[in-house]
Amino acid sequence: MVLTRKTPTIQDVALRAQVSSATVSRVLSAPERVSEKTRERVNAAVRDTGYSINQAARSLRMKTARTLLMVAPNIGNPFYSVILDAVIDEAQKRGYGVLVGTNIGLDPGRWLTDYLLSTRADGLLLFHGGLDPEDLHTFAREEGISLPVVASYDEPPAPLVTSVVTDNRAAAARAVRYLMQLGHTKIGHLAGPVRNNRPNERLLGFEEAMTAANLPLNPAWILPGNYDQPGGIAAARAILALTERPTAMFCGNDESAFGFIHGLREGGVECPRDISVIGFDDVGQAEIYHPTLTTMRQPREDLGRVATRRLIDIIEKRETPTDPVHVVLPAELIIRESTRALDSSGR
Amino acid sequence: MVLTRKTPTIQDVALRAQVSSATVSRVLSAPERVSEKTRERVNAAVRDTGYSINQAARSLRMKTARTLLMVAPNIGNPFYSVILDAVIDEAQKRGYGVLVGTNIGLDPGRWLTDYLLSTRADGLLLFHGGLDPEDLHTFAREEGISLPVVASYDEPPAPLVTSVVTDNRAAAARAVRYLMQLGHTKIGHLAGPVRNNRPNERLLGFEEAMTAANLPLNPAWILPGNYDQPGGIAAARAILALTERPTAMFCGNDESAFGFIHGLREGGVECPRDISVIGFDDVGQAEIYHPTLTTMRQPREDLGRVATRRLIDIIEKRETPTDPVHVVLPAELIIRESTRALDSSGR
DNA sequence: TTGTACGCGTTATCAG
DNA sequence: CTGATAACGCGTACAA
Repeated sequence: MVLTRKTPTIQDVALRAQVSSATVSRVLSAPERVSEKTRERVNAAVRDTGYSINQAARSLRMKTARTLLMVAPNIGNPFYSVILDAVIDEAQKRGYGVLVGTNIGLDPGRWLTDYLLSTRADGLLLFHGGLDPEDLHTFAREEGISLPVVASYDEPPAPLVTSVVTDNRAAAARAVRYLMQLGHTKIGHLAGPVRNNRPNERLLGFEEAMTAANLPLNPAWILPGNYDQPGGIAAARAILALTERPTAMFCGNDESAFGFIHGLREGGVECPRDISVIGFDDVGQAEIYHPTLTTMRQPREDLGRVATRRLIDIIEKRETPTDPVHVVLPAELIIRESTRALDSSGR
Repeated sequence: MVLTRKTPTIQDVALRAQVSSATVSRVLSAPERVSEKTRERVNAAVRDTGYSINQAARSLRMKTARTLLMVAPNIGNPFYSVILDAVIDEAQKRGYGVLVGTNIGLDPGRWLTDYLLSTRADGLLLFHGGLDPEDLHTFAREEGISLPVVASYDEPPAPLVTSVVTDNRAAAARAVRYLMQLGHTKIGHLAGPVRNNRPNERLLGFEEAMTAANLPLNPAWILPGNYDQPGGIAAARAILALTERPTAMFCGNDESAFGFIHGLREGGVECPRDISVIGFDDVGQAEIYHPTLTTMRQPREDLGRVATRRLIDIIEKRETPTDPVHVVLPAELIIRESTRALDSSGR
C-alpha cells in the first residue's frame, strides 16, 4: 500500500495529551491510578490519533502473548469445529486470541517450541488424543519451563494434567445398557482408535456393560475404526460378510455411525429394521440423518468453554497447575430412530 | 510452575558459541553469510541451550507477526472447517500461524484494530460474507494503513480486493440446468442469505437459468434460507403447505438441503420420489446421507490453499495489493441419488 | 566474515 | 498522581 502512515505509538498519544508515555500506559491498563482530568485528556488523544496497542512490544515486555493454542487432530470433523467455536468465543471474552494447529503430533518438541516457548501462545488446549500430555509435561519439566495445558479428549485424563472430559466409559456403558433395555443381546462395537497405548475408554465401557450383563463378547463384532466415515463403511462390510450378525451396534462416534449405517444400506441391510445403531457425540447431523441417530450427547460447547476458562485461570495464576483439576461432564442419552426394540421373535 | 528457568536468549547462545549475538542472528536468518566453521559452532550452541526464537521480540523489530487471521461466520459449519484445515496446513508450510475469529462482523473497526494494527496478524483471510471487504479497504485507507486481505465467499468479489472464489453464479445455473435435463420444469430455490446489500449469486444463477429456459419463476417456490439446517426444515414446511409444489428444488448449500429433505420426510414427502433436491458445496455428509445428495462440489481445500498462498504473497510483497487478482475456481456437478428424472406422466 | 551499538514500543521501578 | 528511565530480545546499519 502506498500511503502507509506510521502507526501511532504510545509516545504520539503522550505528546498530544501533554503527558508522559508512562501515564498513557497507566490510563490503558490501570485507569484508576490516574486523575480524572488527565485520564480524559489521554482518552481523547487515543481517539484522535487512532492509537492501538502494539501487541508485540507488549508481549516482549510482559512475557505473555494473550493467545491460546488449540490443537485438534482434525478440525474438519464437525465434533471439533463446534468446540473451536466455543473456545474462540470464550477466549475472546477474556481478551485472548486463539491460534489453531493440526497435524502436529509428529514432533511435539518442535512445535511446542515454536509456539509455547516463543511467546506466541501462553497455553495449550489439547483436544488431540494422539498426543500424550504427560510426555509434554515431562518434556516441559526437563526444559525447566512452565507449560499451562488443559487436555480434553476421550482417553482417561493424565493425573498430572488439568483436564475437562466427558465420562466416556460411563457414557459408553449407558449406551450399551440402553440397547439391552430394548432387548438386544447380540451387540457389537465399532471402536475408536487406540492412542498413547491406552485402551479406548468407550471400548472399555462397552466391555464393562456387556460383562456386567453376562453377555458374550463376540470378537467378530468388535471392529476397529477411526472415528470417521470410511471406517464405518468398512465395518459395515465386515458385518455384512458375517453369517451371524449382531442385532445392535454401538459405534464409537456419530461420524463412524453414519458411515456404518450407510454401508449397511448398500448391502441391503436397513437400520433400524435389521440392526439398531447408537452413536456418540450428537453432532448436528444426527438430528436430520435418516434414520435420525440415537446417540450419547457430549456437551461439546461446555467442553470448549470450561477448558478455555480453566486454561486462562492457570495462565493467570488463578489456579495452580501443580495441583491439576479434573472436570468430568456428563453425557446424555438422546433417543431417536436408529434404535428399536427387538420384538419377541428375536428379530 | 516452580522451577521455571529463564528461557535462553540469543545472547546465551552467543556466549556459549564464543561469538556475538549478531552472528547468531545471522546464522538463524541468513546462514550463507556466516562461515561454515562458526555456523556449526552456533548451531551446536543452539541445540545445547535449547534456544528458541522469541517471536514477540522478532515481531517488534520486524513489524510482522508471521500470523494470519482467518475470519469465518461459523466454524461449526463443516464447510468452513475443511477450509480452515487447508489454511492451517498451507500457512504452516510457509512459517505462519493461524489465528481464528468468528462473530466479529459487529464492529469491523474494532477487531480490525485489535488484530491487524496491533502486530498480532499480518493479513486477513476473509471467509465471512457478512463483512464487506470494500468497507475494510476504505477504512484502512482512511487510517492510512496497509491491509493485506484475501476474500473468499459467495458474493461477487469486490473489485479492489484480491479474491479466490468459485463461480457461484455459473455453478448455480449448471445445477438448475441439470434439473431441467432430468425433465423438471417446476423448479424452486432455497436461497442463501443476502449480504452487503448485494443479491445472492446462487439465486441469480438460478434465475438466469430459469429465464434462459423460458421457465416461470414461481415466487412461492423461492424461499429465504440461511445456509443452515433449520432454514431447510422451515422451507420444507412452507412447501408442504402448498397445493402446487415444485418437482425439484435447488438448495443454496448442502446443510440447508439436508434440512429440507428431512423436513419433507417429516411431512411424508420423499426425496427423490416426490421432489428432487440438489445442493451446493459437497460436504462430507453428502456422500452418505440418505438419499446421497446430488450437489455442486466446491473445491474447498483448494479455496483455502490458494487464498492462503495469495495472502502470504501479498504480505511478503511478492504480489501487489493495489492490483488485485481474482481467482475463480470451477465447481463440479456430482450426481447422486437425491435427483431423479421425471417420468413421462410428469411425476 | 564478524562485532558494536542502537532502536523497535511497551511496562515497571523509582523518584518526585 | 506523574515523569524519567531502564529493560524485554531481536535484527541491522555501520565499522572493523
